[in-house]
Amino acid sequence: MFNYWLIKSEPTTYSIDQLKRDGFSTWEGVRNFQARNYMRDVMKVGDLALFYHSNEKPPGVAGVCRICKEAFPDFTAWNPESPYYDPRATSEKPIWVMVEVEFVEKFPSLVTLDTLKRHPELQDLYILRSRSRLSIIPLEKKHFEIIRALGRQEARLLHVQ
DNA sequence: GCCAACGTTGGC
DNA sequence: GCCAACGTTGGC
Repeated sequence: MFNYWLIKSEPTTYSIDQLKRDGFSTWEGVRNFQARNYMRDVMKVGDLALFYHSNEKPPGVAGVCRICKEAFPDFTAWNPESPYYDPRATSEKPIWVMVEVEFVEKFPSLVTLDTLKRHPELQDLYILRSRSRLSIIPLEKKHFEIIRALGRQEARLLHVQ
């Protein structure tokens, strides 16, 4: 039984296009306990995740990736040179974890936050709450599939709606 | 263990 | 660039 996720990244930091080029990538730098716990305790190899571009105009879901390696220590936390440095973390007590994701698909058109907000079946989602800050968000399968179906539509069809 | 202050996220 | 929301910290 797989889980479904939405994971956020600022495309200036790491985008779906970079993941497509790279094929797979570590997902480091998560510095929120709830998000860490989801990665550490729940995420499994094979889980699918929507790749959300935050802090972009417009923000939205850009594609899909798959978890290909389960949680392991986020070593960027104990590197003073890293923007994700956390002086409390050590190799003995890593505090933070990361996973690895692999590229699955890029949608022909971004599913914008605005589109999600307008969709009648997506009204209760955490990501639609104003300034929801969690960067790793569990989704129900049906919500994942609705959003993926929106993403797979041609851009021109979305504009007609 | 409460809660004010602070820092960050992220839509606008 | 603004600023509301909210997770986290730290004084008490």
